[in-house]
Amino acid sequence: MLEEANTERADLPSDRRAARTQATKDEILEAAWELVRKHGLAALSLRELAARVGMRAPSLYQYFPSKLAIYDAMFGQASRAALDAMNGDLPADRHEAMRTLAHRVFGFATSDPVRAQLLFQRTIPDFEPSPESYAPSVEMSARLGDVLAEYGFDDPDAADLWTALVGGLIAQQLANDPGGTRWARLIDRTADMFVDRMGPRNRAPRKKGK
Amino acid sequence: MLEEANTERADLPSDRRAARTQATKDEILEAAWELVRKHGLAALSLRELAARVGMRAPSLYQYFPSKLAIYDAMFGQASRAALDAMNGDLPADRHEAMRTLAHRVFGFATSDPVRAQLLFQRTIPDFEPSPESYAPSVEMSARLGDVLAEYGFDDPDAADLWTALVGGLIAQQLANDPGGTRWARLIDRTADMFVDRMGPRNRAPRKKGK
DNA sequence: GTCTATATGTGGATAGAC
DNA sequence: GTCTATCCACATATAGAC
Repeated sequence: MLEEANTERADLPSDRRAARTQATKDEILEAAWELVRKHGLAALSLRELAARVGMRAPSLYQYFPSKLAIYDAMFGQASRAALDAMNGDLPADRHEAMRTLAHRVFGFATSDPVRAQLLFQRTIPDFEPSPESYAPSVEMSARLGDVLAEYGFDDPDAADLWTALVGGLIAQQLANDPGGTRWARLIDRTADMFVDRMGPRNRAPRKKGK
Repeated sequence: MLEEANTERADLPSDRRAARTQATKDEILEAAWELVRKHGLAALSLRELAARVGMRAPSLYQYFPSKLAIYDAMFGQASRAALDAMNGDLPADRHEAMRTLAHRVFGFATSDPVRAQLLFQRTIPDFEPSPESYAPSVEMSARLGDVLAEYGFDDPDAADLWTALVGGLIAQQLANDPGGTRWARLIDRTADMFVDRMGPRNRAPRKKGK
C-alpha cells in the first residue's frame, strides 16, 4: 500500500512534466499566431510551425492531436481575450455606455484581423470550435444581454441589432480600410443611433405613413 | 480573361473554337460553383473539379492558367450578379426605397453564402480579384452613391454607414442563423433607422448632453 | 517520454507523348 | 486538346531511436 501514486503531492515529476508540456503548447500557439498573421489564417503549415519552435512536423502531434486542434486552441485563446476585452465598468449614461462598449469590441477586433477572422468567420474547412473553446463566446452573449437589460433596452431584438451594427462596422473596416479609421469614425454615431432607436423612451418609432 | 476580341471576321474556325472554349470554361465554372457550395469555398479540388466535367486535372490548365484564375473568374461572375441584383427601379418614398434596396442586397447575399463569402470576405490565401473581375463591384459603389444622392442623403459618410449596416445584417444572418430569418426581420427597422438619422431633415441629431 | 525517420494519400502544377 | 507520368509541398499516421 505504500506505492507512490503518481497523482499526489506537488513537485512530483509528473506535475513538472505537465507544466513543461503546457509551456511548450503555449509556445507552439504563440508561433502559430505569428505565422497566421504573416501568411493568413488558412495558410498555416505544420512544417513551418514546427520549424519555428525547433521541431519537425510530426513532433507537434505530441502536443496537439491534429491541425484542427491547434486552430481550436487558438480559438479558445481568442475567445477568452474577447471576453476580457469586453469586460470593465461602463459609464452610467446610456449613450456613453454603448459608445464605450462599441469602441471596446471594435478595438479588439481590428487590432488583430486574423484573430477576428478566426472568431467571427467560419472560413476554415471542417473546423468547428469545441464547446470548451466556444464557452467564452457564449458568456459574451450573456454579458451583452445583461448590459442591455441594465440600461433599459428591453426590446428582444436589441442584442441582435447591436451585434449586426458593431459587427458591420468591424467587417467593413477590416475589409476595405485595414489599419485606417474610415469606419472607426462612425462608431459613436452608430451607437447613438442604436440608443435613440432602441432606448426605453423611444421604442420603435417608425416612419410616419403606413 | 476576355480574349474574345480576336478582331477577325465572324464564322472563322478560330471564332468557333473560341466559342467552344468559352462554353467549356462556363461549364467548368458551373461545376466549380456546385463543388464549393458542397464542400466549402476553400476546399475546391482541381481533381474533383476536372472529374465533374469529364476531364483529368491537367486538362483544366488549357482553360485556366491556375486555380486562383478559376476563383477570379468565379469572382467576376458573382460581382456581375451582385450588380444586377442591385439594379431596378426604386419607390419614390425615401423609407420605402432604402428598405427595398436593403432587401435586394440582403436577399442576394444570403441566397448563396459561398458566393457572398467569395465576394465580401478575403478568405482564400493569395487570392486578389483582378481589376476586370472587380469592376462591377466598383460600379456598385458608384451606384449606391447615386441612389443616396438622389434621395437627398448628402452626408459624405452615408454610403459607408449604409454598407456597414446592411453588411452587418448579412454577416450575422449567414454566420449565426443560415437559412433563417433572425436578422432578415430587422432589415426594415434598420433601413428606417438609417433614413431617420441620415435623411435631409434629420441630419446628425446627437445626444442632448455634451 | 520525446523526438526523428519514414510512409501514405492528396493537393497544385508542369512536361511531354499521342 | 487531352492524356500519362511526374514533381514538390502538404497533413497525417506509425514505428522506432535515444
